[in-house]
Amino acid sequence: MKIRQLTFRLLQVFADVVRSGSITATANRLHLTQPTVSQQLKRLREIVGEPIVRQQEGRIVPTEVGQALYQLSQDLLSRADVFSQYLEEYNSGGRGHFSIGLVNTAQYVLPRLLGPFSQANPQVDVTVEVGNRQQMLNRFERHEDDIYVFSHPPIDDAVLVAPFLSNPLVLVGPEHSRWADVEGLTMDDLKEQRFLLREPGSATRHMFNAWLDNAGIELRSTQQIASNEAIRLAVASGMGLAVLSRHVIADSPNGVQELPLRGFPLKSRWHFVVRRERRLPPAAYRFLSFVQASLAGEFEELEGEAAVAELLRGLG
Amino acid sequence: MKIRQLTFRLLQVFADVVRSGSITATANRLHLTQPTVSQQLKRLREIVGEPIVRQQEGRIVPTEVGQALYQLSQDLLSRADVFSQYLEEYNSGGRGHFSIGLVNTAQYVLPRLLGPFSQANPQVDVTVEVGNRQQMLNRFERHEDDIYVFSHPPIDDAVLVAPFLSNPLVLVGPEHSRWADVEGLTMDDLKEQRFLLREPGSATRHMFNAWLDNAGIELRSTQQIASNEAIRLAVASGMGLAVLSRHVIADSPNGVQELPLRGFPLKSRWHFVVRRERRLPPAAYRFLSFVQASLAGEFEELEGEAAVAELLRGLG
DNA sequence: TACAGTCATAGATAATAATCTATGTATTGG
DNA sequence: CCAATACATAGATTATTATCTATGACTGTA
Repeated sequence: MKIRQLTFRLLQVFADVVRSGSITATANRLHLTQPTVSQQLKRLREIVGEPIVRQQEGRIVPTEVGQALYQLSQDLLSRADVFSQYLEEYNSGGRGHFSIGLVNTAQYVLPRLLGPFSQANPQVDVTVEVGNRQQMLNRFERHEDDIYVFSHPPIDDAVLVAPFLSNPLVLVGPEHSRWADVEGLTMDDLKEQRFLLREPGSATRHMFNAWLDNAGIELRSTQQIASNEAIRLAVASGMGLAVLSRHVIADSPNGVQELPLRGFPLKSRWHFVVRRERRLPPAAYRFLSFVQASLAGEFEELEGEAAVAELLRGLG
Repeated sequence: MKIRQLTFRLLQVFADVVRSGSITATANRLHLTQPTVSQQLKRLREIVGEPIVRQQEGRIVPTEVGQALYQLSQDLLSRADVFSQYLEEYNSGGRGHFSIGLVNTAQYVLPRLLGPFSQANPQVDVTVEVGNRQQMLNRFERHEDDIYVFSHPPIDDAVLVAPFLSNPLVLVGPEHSRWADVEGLTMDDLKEQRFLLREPGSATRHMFNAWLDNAGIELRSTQQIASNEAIRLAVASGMGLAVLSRHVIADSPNGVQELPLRGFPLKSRWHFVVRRERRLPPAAYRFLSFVQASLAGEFEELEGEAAVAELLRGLG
């Protein structure tokens, strides 16, 4: 069998002839002329190297080889069809895979979006990468993920950015802290306290530092701790105070509480970051649409919703 | 997906690229130039409507859609390959189907050929049609079977005939018949007996009649019975004598025996009959070859072997 | 036997595909 | 940054395919 010249079109035509038992009928159904169909059959016969149909009592019936070929055709065509359906699902974003890279702190928020999305789209397989800001920047440089979430997005022309969710940074102290009910608490009151901080690259630390600089304050005592969770525990055990995303303590505020420092919370936002030139997998696109709807709905983040809408428009 | 333009060639090329991870390598392996392979991939991408490969660290890797397409390709190609193997088997005659039409009496002989053939070719499926001469002639006219076995073949130019096995017609009487040991028994001695005969169309009857005419003998008493088996039983129960193929009584001579009538056995032969224009299924061809070998071997019918060889040559 | 259907073949044409050479463009490894 | 390697694109040519119209051959029925 000369498989190189075999086309699905020929198999389609052949299968239809077998089904209808008539060349003319098939020609009409496929909007072809009768000789065209005859020709196709002839060509298929040449490819197979054997007669595949014969005439019997006015009908076209497959030969023994033709029957085997018919089964093959049905099989192949239906498999191709399954693939076609897969393609459609893939293109709708209802199926497939994408990966999203999160800066550490974002892992406290994103599950609230990813969870419902995964529920609604069980065929979509999401890879979540988590790391500190520097690690995420590296992944970003290497184009390793489809979507990134940064608090302070990298500056890059080839990138679309959408600030989608507010990320208020708050001062956190131990539960029943003596400052908990102080009205008009200022940084001056806390200068002597030890502050527990994330590593220098961290956006949270950067914002806090900028605020301190701006206010002309220098901290007396600081300690660097690499994870938000570790900081929360340290604060709870009275090792010091910290500035953290409110999301970090919102989930399970065991042992810590937000302190009402004047000028706080510091305003910041989470940003979706996608590369302009990268053709986003449809599933990722669908996720962003899903987020957009959620922001308009339960999150009541209308600015965020508009920003995501804008980003999607930029990709469309 | 534009399935109409999809060819197996494209899938082959694509699959090879995925395997090798390199367009150039595939080009070399398939004896094409690099741009040709690039073009094929491009065309396939257009057919699918999605990117199917991308470059990553110098290698060509399939996209998500490409992976699904690769699986599809492997699947489809291997199925086509299975069909290809089937075709080869079919063409060798080692697989497939044919039908053979037997005149009643022949069913006593043919199993001795068909049995071993089926054992040796379990994938070949044989349909055996049995009927009296007239019924077989009708099937023959309607081209309903691939091979026929007649004692007296129909005269037809469009036909190849091979007398392959002798079919001696013998006089049969009841066991312990009073004529069993008569030396030089002649028809004159039997004129008064009742003869049990097959229907007028039957070749056996025809031969016997011709012999009687030739000898100028007229039978006093005859009775027509439609089956050889019924005749045998009737003879055994003393209802009369009969002329039958020796094969009919060879298998299980219960109650009857051959009588040594002078001039007997009448010589006749079984003939294979095939239509010249009919392309014989390879399995049928293989059967005839098998018969040829058997005749040369255990049957020791050298003339028959030569006749079958001649017939096969006529078909080749 | 004539007619109506059905299929095959011939001949023509336009579209598509396969394939090459030459050249441009990235990428990767020194 | 250079050189080597690999891929993409352009342009051209040839082969193949898809398709039509016109016509011939066959088959079964009125």
